[in-house]
Amino acid sequence: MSALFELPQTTVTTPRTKRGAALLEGLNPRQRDAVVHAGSPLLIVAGAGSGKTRVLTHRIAWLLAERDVHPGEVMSITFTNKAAAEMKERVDALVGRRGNAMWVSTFHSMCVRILRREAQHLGVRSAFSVYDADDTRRLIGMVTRDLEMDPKKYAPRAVGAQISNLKNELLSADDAAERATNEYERKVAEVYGVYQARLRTANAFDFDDLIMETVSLLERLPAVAEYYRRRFRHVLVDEYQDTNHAQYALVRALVAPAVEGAAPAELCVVGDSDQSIYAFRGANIRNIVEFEKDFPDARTILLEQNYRSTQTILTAANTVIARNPDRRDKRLWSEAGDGEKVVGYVADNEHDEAAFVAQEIDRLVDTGEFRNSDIAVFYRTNSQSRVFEGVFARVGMAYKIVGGVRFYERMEVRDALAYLRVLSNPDDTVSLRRILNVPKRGIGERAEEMVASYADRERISFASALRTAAEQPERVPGLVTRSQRAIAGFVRILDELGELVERGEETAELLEAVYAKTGYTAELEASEDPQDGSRLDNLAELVTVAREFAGDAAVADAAVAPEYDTGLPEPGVPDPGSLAAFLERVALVADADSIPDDDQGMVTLMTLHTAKGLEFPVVFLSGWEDGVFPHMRAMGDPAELAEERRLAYVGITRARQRLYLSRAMIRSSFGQPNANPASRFLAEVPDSLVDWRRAEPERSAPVGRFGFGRRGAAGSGAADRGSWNVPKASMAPTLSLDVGDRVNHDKYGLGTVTASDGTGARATVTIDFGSSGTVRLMLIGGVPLQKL
DNA sequence: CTTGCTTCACTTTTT
DNA sequence: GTGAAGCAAG
Repeated sequence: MSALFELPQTTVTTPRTKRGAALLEGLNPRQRDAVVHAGSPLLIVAGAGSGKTRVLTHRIAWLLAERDVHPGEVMSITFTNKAAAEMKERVDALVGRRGNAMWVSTFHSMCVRILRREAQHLGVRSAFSVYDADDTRRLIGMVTRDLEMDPKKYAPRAVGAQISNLKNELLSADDAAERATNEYERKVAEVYGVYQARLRTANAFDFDDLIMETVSLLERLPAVAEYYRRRFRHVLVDEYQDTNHAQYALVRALVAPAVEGAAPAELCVVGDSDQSIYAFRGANIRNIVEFEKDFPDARTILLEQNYRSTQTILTAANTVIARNPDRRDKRLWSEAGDGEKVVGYVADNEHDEAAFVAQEIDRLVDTGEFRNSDIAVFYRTNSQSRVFEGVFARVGMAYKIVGGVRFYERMEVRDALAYLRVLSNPDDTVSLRRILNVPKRGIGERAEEMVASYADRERISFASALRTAAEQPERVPGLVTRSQRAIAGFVRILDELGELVERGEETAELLEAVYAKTGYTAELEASEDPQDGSRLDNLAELVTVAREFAGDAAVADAAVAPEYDTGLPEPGVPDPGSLAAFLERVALVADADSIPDDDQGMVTLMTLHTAKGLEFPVVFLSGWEDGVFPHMRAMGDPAELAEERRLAYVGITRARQRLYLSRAMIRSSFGQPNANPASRFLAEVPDSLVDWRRAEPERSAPVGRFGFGRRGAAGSGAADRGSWNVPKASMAPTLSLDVGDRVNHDKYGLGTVTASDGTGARATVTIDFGSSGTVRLMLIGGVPLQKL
């Protein structure tokens, strides 16, 4: 089939240097074209696995080696820190430490950098906070409460999503008010206006502001824009299909001519419209589809040769994605040969599905062909990970979940970070009000309300109102003495911590001081709740993160090549290792950033979204059921259904050698078992490519206990939809424990069995987990417990 | 002001 | 099945 793809080679450039020649080696003709193309905007349509990162990094190296571009003139934009780090590392490998003068970063960190540099033009202090979805939700909640809006009708989350959409379209609150066609939209616009004002008083930006404000800055202040346009002569954007309107406008603003008539910067974007899976958060596929319209003299280069997967996997992917309407045809091909068939499996229920996956992984690893770390399990929604966790833990398989309840979203971690943020930016009202009474110190809702309304009346910040309440309580009406004392105590703690900041204490030290002075850890230590044990662990982990961050900063600092180190601090970049740098870092981390490169023998579990950009020798795609994948909420709308199909395409193309597709006939959601039909996407995979290890049973059979992953058991399952009031976890107890046994529990940690009673499905044991307390557990279902 | 109870909505996907 | 939120009682 490759004859179709032989195209005349266009630009032939002979490298001037040895280094340049080496950069082209091993690239196919199209990749070479993409590396050497000069003089006009370039769109690289890069199918999955077509070596786009390689092309991008080689292009950058080529610019430096062959076109005398200074690294400081290069800006390369990605969506995740992980992608940025990888890009940086690979460029460094090609060009050495010169790479340090380039801006290789995510959209968001790049904007933070510009905004900090230009803070004086924006009326904020450069130590501004960056609010994530949770902070945003809280602040909107405060606004809707103050505006006395019905919290049911105007749920902070929903209103926040609306405001986010408006910002992605670069619409202000006034624009929104003008366009509002109904009561709801008018109200949203009103909230938007107040919310925006509150953000600025808090010296804070939300995620969407970062982009929107940067665009507005570049549009409002020609002198500022000119600086960046003169400086960045090469702008490269990865995952261009995921850009939203604001990001698109930002790119356009960056590459516009510095002054009338000057040459614009050279733009190179890479993307694949078939991998656009973020429309739900504003990504606009038109940006890539209409690239040639936006940039009339643009050149487009298609990369269709895939270096990752077997032809079987690619054909499966091609056939599925071909069902999407209105797409430019693109067919991945590979020289890797057909490889193994795709394996299909129809499970009775989600437990059976997980058991099959576990058993299959075991088998693959046993043959010595694959290691755990070669294997990934993907699912549509985070909630589906639970059953895998349960089964994997029980069979003793090492796994690692990426995403889900993220470290930085845990309550205790957010509390600790809120303290740091208040110390760095005292106006940060959302953080301040978050920690006001955490840990409990007797500052209740009423006292908070009194201070807030006082601040409002006097037009001062919440922080100064709090101080007044502590020092001159008579000026704050409605404040009882007890509250005043509590507030005074809180203010004293903040002052003491502030002194440590003044002295330039390390972030890690600061965190420990926060734990100690606020009594946060003391409260957790005294607690009976076993969850609090893991909270303590997380707080300790945060200290470690801070310490490592400071260490990394010192290393990175030392690594700047002398000839590119101006010796001056780069404005907009907080001191490496400083509190501000740490806060910036943790504000902008993504799920994908925590993906282990090659974790010691662990199977990786994640959502399909998180999986984008990765590859694994073996991939299990689970939950192929209508309602799950495609997701229920996407099934009614053709555009959303097309996006789900792209998600399927992304999932399939992650696999190098082996691909598994599975579904469960019965899956419980919301605690209710549901019979789900096969995913419509499943029928779109050519049947000739699939080896059905277990298919749907022909006829219903009496419901019975279904053995744990017993092979060849097709037919004994429950298919009689409507009468399957099966006990949910139909698996026999897999663990028998005696008094004295040592165990490891995922949540509670190490423990000793102190008592056991009952047998079979009713067996329970009492386990002493030391500092995490004593817990009584049943040994059925998904107990994440291992016998040691 | 805190605690413990009940209810309820909840699941897309996330920088 | 779970976590947030809302309510009543101490």
